[in-house]
Amino acid sequence: MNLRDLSYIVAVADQGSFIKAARACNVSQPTLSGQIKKLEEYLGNQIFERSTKSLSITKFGEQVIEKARAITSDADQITKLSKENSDPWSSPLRLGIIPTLGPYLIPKFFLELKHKIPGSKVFFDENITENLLRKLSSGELDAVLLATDVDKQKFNNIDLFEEPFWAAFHKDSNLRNIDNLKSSDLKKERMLLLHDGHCLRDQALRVCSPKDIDIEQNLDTRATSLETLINIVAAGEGFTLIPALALQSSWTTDMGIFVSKINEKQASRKISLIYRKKFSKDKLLKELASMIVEQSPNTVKILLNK
Amino acid sequence: MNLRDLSYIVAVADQGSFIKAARACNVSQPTLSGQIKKLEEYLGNQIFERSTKSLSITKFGEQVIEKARAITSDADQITKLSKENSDPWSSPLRLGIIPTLGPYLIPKFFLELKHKIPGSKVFFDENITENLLRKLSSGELDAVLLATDVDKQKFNNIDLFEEPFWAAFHKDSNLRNIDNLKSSDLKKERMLLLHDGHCLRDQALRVCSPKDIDIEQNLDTRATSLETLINIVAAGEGFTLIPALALQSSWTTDMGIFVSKINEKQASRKISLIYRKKFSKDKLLKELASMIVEQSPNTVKILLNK
DNA sequence: TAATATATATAGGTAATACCTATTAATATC
DNA sequence: GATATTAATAGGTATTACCTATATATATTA
Repeated sequence: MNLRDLSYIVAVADQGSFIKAARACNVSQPTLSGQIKKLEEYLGNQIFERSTKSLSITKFGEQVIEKARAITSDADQITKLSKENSDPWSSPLRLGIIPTLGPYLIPKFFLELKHKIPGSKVFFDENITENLLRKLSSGELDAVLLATDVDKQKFNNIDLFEEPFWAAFHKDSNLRNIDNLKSSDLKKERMLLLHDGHCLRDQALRVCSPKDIDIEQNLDTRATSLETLINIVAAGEGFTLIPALALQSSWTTDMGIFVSKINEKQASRKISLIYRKKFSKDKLLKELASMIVEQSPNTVKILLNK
Repeated sequence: MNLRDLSYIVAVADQGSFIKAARACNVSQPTLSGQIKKLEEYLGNQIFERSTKSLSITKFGEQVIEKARAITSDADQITKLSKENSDPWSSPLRLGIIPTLGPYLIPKFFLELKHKIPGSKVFFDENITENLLRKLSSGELDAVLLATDVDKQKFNNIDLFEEPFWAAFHKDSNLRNIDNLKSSDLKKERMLLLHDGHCLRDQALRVCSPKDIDIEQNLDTRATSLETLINIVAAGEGFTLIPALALQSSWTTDMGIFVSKINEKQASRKISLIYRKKFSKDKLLKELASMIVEQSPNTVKILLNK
């Protein structure tokens, strides 16, 4: 059986004639007759009763043609789907992003994307790195924005920018008196951390030399979001590291919190766009990447300009 | 596009691997890979993202595979239909029959048919000759039982039997006194006829030499059925011709009607089974024909035994 | 009755292609 | 480092869908 042959019998049913059907199918009449004959032999039953005078459809033929119509219609829809999909934005881009980045980065490029590419749609998935990479591998996501290096044999990555860490502490903290804050200055203070799984937790520990800190003492204050961490800091308990994009001026004006950039090269994290090596819409991702960099504040536009 | 290729991508989606899908489709892996690649090129979009390590389905691929499943399923159903249809009785035989024959002939073979061929089904259409032939030509009916000769170039026919005509008249009629009734004896009497279109009307007129009868005088008594004709005869008004199979003994016992066979060769009609020359289930009709003859009373089994 | 027109079937040749085996390439596992 | 697994590539072959030309059968017209 064959899609072409099925379209032939549908054409004969529609046109009521082999010759007219052949014209409609852009083939010669002998070709159409031959193929239909072959199909009938394959199926072991007549579809049409034909003579030079008249043409009629057998009961069996009616049933077959009904199915053939469904099949050719579905096949047409596949063709239609492929045409629609030739626009890379025809289906939404499924973009994963870590929770310590999403709320602050998305607003910076989302409106501009909508404006520059009116048909664009993005579905965001805010999740921790491990989950995002799993979904990326399985094809559930098209790309992810991470602050973690990944296996370059498995994934492609576009590095976007380097995001510095700032220390956030209460106005009454000892840290307020230190100019040109260094990570070593933080070792004496109690650091507030996010839950396991958040990459920011690991990054913060790396900056502040885990050996010098009693991680266990922080067990009771593992937070689920930067907002929570800041609220604890505002209550006068310890300090925390905040990535640059998350900083809010209202913290100082309304909450009695002071922030200070840590002037060390390693006190930052690299934000990258990660996707599967064989992802077919990689061109689209490159456009998205430059748009994100373009729309990001100068404070983080380090990496791409180097 | 191609049914085979669509079954290939469904197999890959089901098996999660090109090699396993190739095995499931009974083709080599290069063949399957090549065909899918060609399909993707034809559609202009990737269906799968593949590497030696992993295999995933694109969003576009998911949509295509959904349609491909519908298509392959419908194609399987066509195959199933053709298997079912290899039994010629899988769909009912659509049999037309004239109203002056149907009520009397059908009961004679219907039960025997059901008994000999348990799966057999017949849809009857009781209608006048003209309508039956139209429906036969269009394919709406598979075969018709007629008492009229048809164009042998257009249709095949199996002659079944010769059905004699009997005269039916009131017990007080002059005809009662005539032994060995002849058609010439009837010419003086008023003949009751069916409506136009009923072949029995024309046959009766032919037997009784239309020239000698004032047809117009019968205009007000055109009946729609033999039952009606008999009821008028019972009321003492004229006579009518009745085909042998329609005769009921109760007419004499309960209704005061006498019947008498007209002993002339031309006072009969030939009953034939008619079907389109290219009708595919002609073998089935030949079986049906011999069964009808077998189950018919000896009084009409003239033609086939000669 | 012959001539013309129309519809389907048949015959024979050709170009396209689906298929195979053998091999390569890349990655994972032992 | 050797072996196994998976997909892609290369090249050759047998199949087949297609064409044109022609035959056959019927209907219409001169």
